[in-house]
Amino acid sequence: MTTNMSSGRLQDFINRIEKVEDELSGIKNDRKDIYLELKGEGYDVKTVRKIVRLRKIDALTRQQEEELLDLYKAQVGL
Amino acid sequence: MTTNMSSGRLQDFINRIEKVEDELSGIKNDRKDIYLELKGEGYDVKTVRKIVRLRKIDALTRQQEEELLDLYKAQVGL
Amino acid sequence: MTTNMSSGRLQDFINRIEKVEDELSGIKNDRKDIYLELKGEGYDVKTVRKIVRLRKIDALTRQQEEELLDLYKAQVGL
Amino acid sequence: MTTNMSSGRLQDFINRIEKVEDELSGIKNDRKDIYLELKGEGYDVKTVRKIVRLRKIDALTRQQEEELLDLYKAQVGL
DNA sequence: ACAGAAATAAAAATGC
DNA sequence: GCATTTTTATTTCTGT
Repeated sequence: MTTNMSSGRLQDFINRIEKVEDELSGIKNDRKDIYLELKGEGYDVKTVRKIVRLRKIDALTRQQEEELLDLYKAQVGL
Repeated sequence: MTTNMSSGRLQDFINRIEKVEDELSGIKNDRKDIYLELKGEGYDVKTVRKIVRLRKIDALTRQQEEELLDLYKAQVGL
Repeated sequence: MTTNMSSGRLQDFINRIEKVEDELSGIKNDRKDIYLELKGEGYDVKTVRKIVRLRKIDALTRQQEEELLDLYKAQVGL
Repeated sequence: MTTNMSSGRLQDFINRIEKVEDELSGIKNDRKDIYLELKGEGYDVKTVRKIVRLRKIDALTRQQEEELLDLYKAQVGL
């Protein structure tokens, strides 16, 4: 008898998901380590977090501005 | 016998929540109407939505900048 | 020549949208406060949320039943 | 004169953080793609998410049991 | 350790 | 119905 193909397929998907989730937690640990390291050098973690957040918002702003520009261009037939 | 005070209390809370949720859907309808209205005057809804979003992000940026400044000030003892 | 009416018009729309969005966040804060308040009296927030949701579904069901009734009534000439 | 070392140091930390955050979003996209793929094959995303979560809890439980076993073993000199 | 705040993940709702 | 946005739930982090 052959194995049930459907369930093997699902199993595959779950394996792949769990693999990427392992990678995710590894990288999250890396980030945590960086914060610990800079804290160890006397930097204020809360402040650095806020700087990172602010830079992220700035990037988002730029992206949204570009999208708006694209909309305008589309409206004038460019 | 008096009524169960606890359950009456919970009932009160739920009434208050449902009241504000009614207000919420009313205001969401108002917003929807405004978009319909401007669409009726030939404006592109998608574009206007993006402008509103962009302005919101800008406001957020300013707020985050102020918070960062506050952190800096606190760090130099202001 | 007068100022460009279109852009003033758009500005008006955006002002109105932002006004209703401010109202939205105000009312959301009210709701949040109610949840904080009932939490402070020992109620479980998550559970109360579920109750509110269930009651909403019930209300919806009742409304649908009434609409169906109206439909049938119309079909039999009531 | 050389550049201010402190600020360069902070800049380094921020660069490293942003680098790992980029990696994070890349991998999150990978995960999203897997869910899209399994959805495309007819699986229910929400249910698969639940399974993944359950397996995570199971793994945690097993790990805790092993740790407890190790503790007992140490206590009896194994 | 625990309360409150912030980040992330998941679910639900909305618009096209 | 599909995809994007919004809301809710869970998890993580930080300061007391």
